This record gives sequence, structure tokens and C-alpha cells, in this order.
Amino acid sequence: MKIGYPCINQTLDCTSSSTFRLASFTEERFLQTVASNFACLQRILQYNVENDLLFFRMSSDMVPFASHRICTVDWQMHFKGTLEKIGRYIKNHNLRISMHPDQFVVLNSPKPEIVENSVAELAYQCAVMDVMQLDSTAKLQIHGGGVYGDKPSAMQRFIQTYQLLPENIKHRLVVENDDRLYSLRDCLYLHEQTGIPILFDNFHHECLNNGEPMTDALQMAAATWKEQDGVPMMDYSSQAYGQRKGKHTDDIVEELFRNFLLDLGELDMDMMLEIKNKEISALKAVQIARDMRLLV
DNA sequence: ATTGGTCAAGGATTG
DNA sequence: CAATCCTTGACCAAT
Repeated sequence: MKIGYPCINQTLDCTSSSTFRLASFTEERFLQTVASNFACLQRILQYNVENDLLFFRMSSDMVPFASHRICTVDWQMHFKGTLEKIGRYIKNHNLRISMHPDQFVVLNSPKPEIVENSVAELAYQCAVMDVMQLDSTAKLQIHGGGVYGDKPSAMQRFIQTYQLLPENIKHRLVVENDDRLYSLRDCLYLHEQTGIPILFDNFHHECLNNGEPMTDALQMAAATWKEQDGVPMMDYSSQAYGQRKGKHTDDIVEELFRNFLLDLGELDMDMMLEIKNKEISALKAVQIARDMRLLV
């Protein structure tokens, strides 16, 4: 089991997701920003290694406008050396890596241009990991998409689009159950039709499910990961007390996390803590897992 | 230096 | 149909 957090480190004084307005795009500014983002990523990864946080979600914003027509810079070539170096660091320290495109990546939209843009965004994020020479256990997580008043048709479009994707993207793509539209059961259907692994989100499952107990749900999701996909990944969070349903908590609720680890039992999963205070909660989670002798 | 409005991208819901 | 919500950090211009 590896424990991690997404995108931002609050302890360090740098960000790997620095961007700028489309209106102020220049090649010079672009190169400067990307260089600074990758430099920060390197620092974050080093922090993670030093603190036994071995799972990390890289920001989607490291290369601003990478999938936008305005960007004609060959950033993959320009930063090849940098990315290969980061990739070696990741491999040498046995880090687990994921990326999570934002909500506007929708593979099943009825609008062709939205699907095109979505595929371009996936291609960019996939390329970051490809140039780093990460293996197929480094994943790209997306959601089922929209429903458009007809879920069977919407899922059919997801399946068709998936089958047309380039192989490198297919090898990295995983689908995550969401809290309003695509439940674990829906994701299992997508899995049956495409072979796509399911990245399980416990909190989303609490918000939207078909009666599956947590322990069963975990087993079903884990079973969709093949050897080459690596240890199954999951997102962990809990409800922010007194807030709207589906709102992530600001700080890990240790009692709930302990109970969740009990539900997990013998199952090995890499856990992404989707909690507002980022590495602070992840560090607490590592300590809890150690106390329960689930981590060395 | 601080702050409030705004930012490439979607979809669902409400009115 | 059009406006608003979801959700997020950081940019950016105004103060």
C-alpha cells in the first residue's frame, strides 16, 4: 500500500501548476512557466520520498494550454531531458503516479468537438508520462461523463470512443465512479465492455451506490486491475461535517480512516487522499497505517 | 501588499 | 432558453 495526495504541496513554497491567462500567452512565458512547474514537481517528489508518501497525482496544469491550438511549441522535445530525469527519479524511488484531467474531459459527449478536445487533453497528459518513460502502472483517471437523459446511449458512446483511442492512452486510462451520475455498477459495465480498470472512490460510493457494502465494492473494483496495471488505485475521502453532501473534508477524520482500513482488510491498494489539507492528511494517514501495521 | 473578480475547456439543475 | 451551481487555486488588475 502506498499513500499519497493530489497535485499541491502546502509545505513547500513552490507550485507545479503555475499558469497564466490565455490572453498573455507567449512562447517565452510558456517555456518559463513550464520549466518552473517541472522544477517544483521535482522538489515535491523529493519531499514525498523523504516523507514516505509514495503515491502522487501530478497536476494537469504543469504544461498550460498544452492541448490548446494556441500552443505550437514542441514542449515534449524541449523538456525531454528534464522529464526523463524526473522519470528516472520516480522509478528509482518506486513512486506511484497518476494524473486526473478536469471535468471538461468528456469522452461521451454528443458534441464531436468536445470529444476531440477531450482526446487531445488525454494525449497531452499521457505524453507527460510517456516522455518520462513511466510504465503502464502510471494512470490517467477520468469519469464516465454526462448522461444526457439517456444513460445506456451515453455509455455506448463512451465505449465506442474508448475503442478508437490510441494504444498509449488506452494502456493508462482508468475510470472512476463519481458521486452523482456513474456509480460503481455503471463503471463495472464499462469495464466489461472495454476492459478499463475501475479506480474506486469510497466517498463517491457512499454518495451514489446500488447497495453494495464497502468491502464488496472494494473487491469488485480491485478485480478489474490486471497485472500490467499495477496495484489498484483508489481515492479516499469523507464527508465534510455539516456541509453539502459530496463535499470533501478539510482534514482527515482519523477514526473514519481507521475503520476504512479495517474494511480494506487484506486488500492491497494505493490510496490517494482527496482531502483539502493535502500532504498534512497524507502524513497522518501514513502514521495510522503504520500503527495498524499495514505499512512498515 | 492585499483583495476580489476572473479564468480554455462541461454538464446538470433550476427558473 | 438563460442563469446558476459545482469546485479550485492561482492569475491579474484594482486598490
